Amino acid sequence: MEYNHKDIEPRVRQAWQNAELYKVEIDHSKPKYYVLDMFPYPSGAGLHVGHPLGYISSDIFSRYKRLQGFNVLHPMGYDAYGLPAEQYAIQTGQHPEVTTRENVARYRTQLDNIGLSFDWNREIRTCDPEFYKWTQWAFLKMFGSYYDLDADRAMPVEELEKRFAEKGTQGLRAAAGKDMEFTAEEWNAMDKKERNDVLMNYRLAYLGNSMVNWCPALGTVLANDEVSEGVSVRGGHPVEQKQMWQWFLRVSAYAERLLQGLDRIDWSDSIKETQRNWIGKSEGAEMKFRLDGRDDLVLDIFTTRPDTVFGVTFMVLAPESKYVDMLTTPEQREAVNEYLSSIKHRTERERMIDKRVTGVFSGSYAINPLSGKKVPVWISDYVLAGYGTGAIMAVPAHDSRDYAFARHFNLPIIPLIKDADVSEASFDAKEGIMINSEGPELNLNGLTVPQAIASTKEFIEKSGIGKVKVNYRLRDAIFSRQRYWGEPIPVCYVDGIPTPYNNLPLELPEIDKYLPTETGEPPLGRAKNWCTPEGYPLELNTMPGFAGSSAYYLRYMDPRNHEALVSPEAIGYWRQVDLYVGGSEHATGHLIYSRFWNKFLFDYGYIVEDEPFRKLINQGMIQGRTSFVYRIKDTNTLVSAGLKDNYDTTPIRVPISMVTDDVLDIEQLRGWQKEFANAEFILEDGKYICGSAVEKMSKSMHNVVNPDDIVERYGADTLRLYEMFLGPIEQSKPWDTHGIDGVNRFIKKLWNLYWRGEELLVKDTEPTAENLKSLHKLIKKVSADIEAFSFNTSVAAFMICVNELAQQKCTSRTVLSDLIILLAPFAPHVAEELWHTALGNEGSIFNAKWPEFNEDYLKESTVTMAVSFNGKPRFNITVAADADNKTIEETALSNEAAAKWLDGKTIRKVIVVPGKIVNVVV
RNA sequence: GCCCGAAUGGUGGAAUGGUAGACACGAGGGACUUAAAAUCCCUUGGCCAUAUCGGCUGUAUGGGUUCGAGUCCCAUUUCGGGCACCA
Repeated sequence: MEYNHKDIEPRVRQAWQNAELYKVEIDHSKPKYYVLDMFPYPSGAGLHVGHPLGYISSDIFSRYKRLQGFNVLHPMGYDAYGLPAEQYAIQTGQHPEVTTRENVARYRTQLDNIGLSFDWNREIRTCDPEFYKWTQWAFLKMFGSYYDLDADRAMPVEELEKRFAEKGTQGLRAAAGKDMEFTAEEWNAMDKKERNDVLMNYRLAYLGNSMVNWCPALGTVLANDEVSEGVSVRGGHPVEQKQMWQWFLRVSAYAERLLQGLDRIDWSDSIKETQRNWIGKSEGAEMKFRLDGRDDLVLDIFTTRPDTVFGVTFMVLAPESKYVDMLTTPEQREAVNEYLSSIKHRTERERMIDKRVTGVFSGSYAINPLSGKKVPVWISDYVLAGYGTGAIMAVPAHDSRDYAFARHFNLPIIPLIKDADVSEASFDAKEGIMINSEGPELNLNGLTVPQAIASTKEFIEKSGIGKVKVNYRLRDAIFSRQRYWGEPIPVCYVDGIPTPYNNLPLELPEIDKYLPTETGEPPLGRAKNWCTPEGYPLELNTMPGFAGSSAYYLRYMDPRNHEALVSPEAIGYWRQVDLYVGGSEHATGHLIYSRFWNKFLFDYGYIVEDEPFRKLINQGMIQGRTSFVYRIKDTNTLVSAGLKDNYDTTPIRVPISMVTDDVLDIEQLRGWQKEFANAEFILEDGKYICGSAVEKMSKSMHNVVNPDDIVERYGADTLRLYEMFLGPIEQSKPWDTHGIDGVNRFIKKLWNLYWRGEELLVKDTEPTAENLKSLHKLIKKVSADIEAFSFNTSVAAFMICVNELAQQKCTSRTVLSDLIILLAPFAPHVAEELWHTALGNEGSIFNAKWPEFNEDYLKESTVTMAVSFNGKPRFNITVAADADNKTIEETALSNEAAAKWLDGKTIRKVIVVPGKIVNVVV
């Protein structure tokens, strides 16, 4: 029998399917293990060779855990809501569900072709009402909750209402949009509408009117993680800031817990760091500045450098600050208005690119609470309204932004740190000895910066000037999208008051066109009878993409449950995801939202773990190798890469399928696009050589390699092994089909250990010591490598072992049986085939047991060690494997070469690593 | 600007502080063959060499710790990623 993947692979997969091999149920007799891939958005382009990288590695891990006796949950599904299907619907009128269904079918075929061990009985789709019922359910739970900072958890809003009725806001510490103070009497006197407004300030899912990222091209608002450098992450359309009523999730309430939780999970440092940056905790103080001649007002500011108060030479308000209007004096009114309108036209993007210093004096003065000095209050857009209090104290000597502002407007600069040179730039470092910092009640001179920070904090708390305060950069997530293809938000409006719609699922209605209404309302405004049975209008916005992916990992545990998101039994057994594999691009989106969502459900005891994903592996991207042809400008002549420098050329990307080893298939190119049909070619050595570059793999770059083609030519096992062999999982690397032959050759060599033509080579012979050594080296290496997610080195270890066993002409059934079990997670089809045909076993190889490692087979009685000296010849000495410092000395001297070299010298020190290397100091 | 991470042959990449370059690709040479494909064997960091013994050098750069450093420490350069008028 020859190795023939086309015969083996479909047959083996069919057998798995018939046996329902990957179906998994709760089984208390076995330990559980939950391996999850980030589920894909089924795009029209299908999978390219980069996508399966993560799927293959998680599949290897799942199969390995299974062989080790774990009950492995390894599910898959589809993140089915998304913009491309909707854009396609707008263009063609085809319902996004139809497109989605087609794409899902294509994905399924492609995934199956790779031989992944998913339990498809548990498949979920976010657009399925049975699934999004629970997305909506969680949203309503959040709507009905507030965050109690004393209990440090989410609590029902009813508790809050009770509390307000009894004692108002007194003693309440809760996450809120703005600080509120009222008494029980005031609360009880409020009408329904007023109470609703108050509660909105506390709800974890709330309707808020604030600055949002509005993308006119997409016709919707976007969350912060969906915007990068002023343009949308999807499509790259400009995004502007707009004041709008939108649904939000109060993610900020969980900022501290999201930060603390990072210390308890096994994620890469880089992704934890990214999340820490995104959460952006800063510890400082809030301080009150009185205003000159105005007893009715104080200015609240936030600073992380309370030690620098004596260096404050001016104050700055954000243009959107509520103080702007109050502090503008009549004389300055005109100048301020002019300034405000001038910056209104600058978009966030423009402000980011062009960081010129602008600002205007308000006319008012504030009083420095520590020095008693009078300082002017300015207005400038370098201060952000949304962070801290929207007002700052400016210390130009020790803050670069304040420094630039002071220089530009010629404001004084007072250095506060000894020997700090502030003639050219500010001194921002938090180090040095304080000077110029003496006031009537507090003297910081002579202290170090950290000491000064601590003393100032203590002083302002004691004197009531301010209080210690922690700020987070993490913003609440905008939760509504003016789009059709998403989960309806289950809220209706009763007399204008947002009210839960509890009859879930609230199904997405049919509409005639997938566009906003003529009056500019979201597409759901086109739905007929979009209201409750009582006639109350339903919300027109839908949920964002991250809604469905925030808790999907819980649903896999119990996907067909109609009564609950997940049953107590299922959550009690599966608990959390043990291993999560996916791209690092979700660091500030999905991976934050999921953690938030999970913590929220945890607060109510619906689930049992505070963190959703115990271990996270971020697979790198596989880039494409793009090929270029070079057209001489203004002609239809293409010049080969080696000669292009002689001409003025434009590079053009051509499909990678027309290029072999950088040589272009000219006839294919002629047939590709009309413009090339009659092109002239300038060749070198009779060939057209293409240029190349490494770029993201995508359709538009014409560099996509389809896994189906690789499977067709080499088989799924070769594809799997090769993708793993390319390099470390977490690293990005370019795809290069060249090396794949090596892996394919390995499988054939492996096959030839079992079969020579029709002759079966496996015999019931006793394994030799050599055989066992080769095998157990492999067991040790592969087991350790899989645990460390180091698959490229395990594939190398297989290659070495198979070469050794081939050389040894190993025929031992026990060795060859263990070998194929070890390989099974990596190359499941060929392993399963040999398990049956060559080894004659019944039942799947995946019901076998992972071979146990035995150290004894690797032990040596003697070991040869290299002795080397600076510049002197090396020689080998052979000693007992367990030699220590004492025995080695004698051995060395009894060794002829060593004795010769050591002639006349004495050994001062001998360093031995048992079984390894020795170094002798003379 | 701040915070992470990385830098090893022609290429992808191996190396618990212990013989750097595993394994694979590519390249060169050879065997088999009428020929080709396939397969197999040898060589393959650089320099020197009496080219079969062997020597020197070498992991971005400069220092340091150590008997011993690709690995640990300090500084520098370059690249990748994150955050960014966040006070």
